[in-house]
Amino acid sequence: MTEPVSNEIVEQRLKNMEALREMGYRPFGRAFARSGRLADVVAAFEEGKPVRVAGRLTTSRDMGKSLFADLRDASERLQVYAMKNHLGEESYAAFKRLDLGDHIGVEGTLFTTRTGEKTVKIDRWELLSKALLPLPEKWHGLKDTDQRYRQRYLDLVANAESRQVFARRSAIIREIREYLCRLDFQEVETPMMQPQPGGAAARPFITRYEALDTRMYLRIAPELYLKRLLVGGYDKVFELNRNFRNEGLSRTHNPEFTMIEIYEAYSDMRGMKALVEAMVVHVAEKVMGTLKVGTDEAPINLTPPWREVPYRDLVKERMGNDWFALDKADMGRKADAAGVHIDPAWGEAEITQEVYSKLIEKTLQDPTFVTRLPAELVPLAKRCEDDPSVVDVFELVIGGKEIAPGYSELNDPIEQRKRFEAQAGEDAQKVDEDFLTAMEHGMPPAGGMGIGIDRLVMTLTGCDAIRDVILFPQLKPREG
RNA sequence: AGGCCGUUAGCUCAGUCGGUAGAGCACUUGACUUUUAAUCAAGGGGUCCCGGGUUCGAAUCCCGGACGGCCUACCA
Repeated sequence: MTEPVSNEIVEQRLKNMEALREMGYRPFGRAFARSGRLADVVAAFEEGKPVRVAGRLTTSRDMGKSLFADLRDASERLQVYAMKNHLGEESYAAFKRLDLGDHIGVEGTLFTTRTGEKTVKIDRWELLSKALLPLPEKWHGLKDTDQRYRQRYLDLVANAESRQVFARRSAIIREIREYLCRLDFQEVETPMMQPQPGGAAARPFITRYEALDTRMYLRIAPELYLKRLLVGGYDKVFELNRNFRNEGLSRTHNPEFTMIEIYEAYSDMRGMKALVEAMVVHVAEKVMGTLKVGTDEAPINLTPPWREVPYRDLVKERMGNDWFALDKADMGRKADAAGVHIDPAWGEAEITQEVYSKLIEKTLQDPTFVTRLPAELVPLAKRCEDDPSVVDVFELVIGGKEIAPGYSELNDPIEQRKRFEAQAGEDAQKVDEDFLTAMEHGMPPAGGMGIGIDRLVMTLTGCDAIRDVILFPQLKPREG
């Protein structure tokens, strides 16, 4: 036991365990058949009905010859009542040796107390698991953020809000799956270990496959494999799973994060736009019961239709109509005056991008589709027919955060090669020949989209840190 | 990587001007047969994050370090 818990408390619990053992109780019991979860038992309440329930002891109110205690399981809290005359001397004495945090199984009958609380009067009980360490304090909960993440089980025991966030995360993911499956999308799994990472520009994690004596990468995106499936005849496909990016930690970044990518053949960016809007609205209504989400300080209204605005119009809105007529030096001066730090080596596109991400993106609170992004930022999308300097994509921003990019996917292998090469520069390794070969066999035109699930969960549940929506977020390892 | 803030009992937190280390919950003992943060009485529990310095005297002031949080930077 490495926990810094005082000896007094642990020794007392060990003593209680031994006392119970001597009274014939197994400290770590076996399966216990329940009538149902506590919530089911409460829902089907009938005065005098016999029930079998199990849970963790969370509080007790001892009144000498009888005591009330609360049991808790994943579903609910339920009060149990132990009476000396009813249980018998020995069983009652043993019950008093229980510690908060112990799991017990109870056989008893349902009744209602004077104050109207549904309660199980204990006929018999058994010890299912002894807790040797104490749980966090019962009504302030556990606040130490580091401990909440490192010992998430304590956070989950102590903090109902935390349990609710993860229940909602699960529900959000389930609703997304069901929504897409109803539309005949097929879920697939593609490699997480890839000989060549692609589909995004990010530093990958590197690992080694000993059997083949070869270097492998944890995927930064599934995109290039899903597009191979489009070549292979899939027309509605999605993958919902983890990506890995070898980057820093922040309020909105975890090195492994959950992403859904969705592709639909013969569709385009507009099809994806309609899909994501309808799907997010559906999920919010199902899981949150409302389209007004976010926090009190930063409310978000998801009511459709969502705003759509070209990237350049947003920039002009903020920086003036003449922005794109300015030369590099004037742009730099104007950006600097607006408080955006500019690297002198940057061109117009980079300055504009910096202005967008520093000044504009965070102001887009309600859902906004930012469209017609500069082509050099997006190597995997089709160009707009009326203006080849921009691509036919959207960037969905909600609550000031990028939630989902959507593309009219590039399906021209010759242009794809050029765009890869332009992006790769000297680093020829970045060109995925195997993917280009697939595309040369003919990839249908398609709409594609990725949604950052963690960020979507943050947006819907009103959490402002990605760590609050990931059960075991990445942390700096502790020294032993 | 830089700036700011924090670290005191198992948990949540006070601690004044530098003068014997505190509360609630949890724990122990006792009273109590319908309680609800049960109540009442008594008790045990401390490397005040670590190391150094100033001082008659440091949880408190100074220096260095560790750990954490927030912001900035990095980040498709």
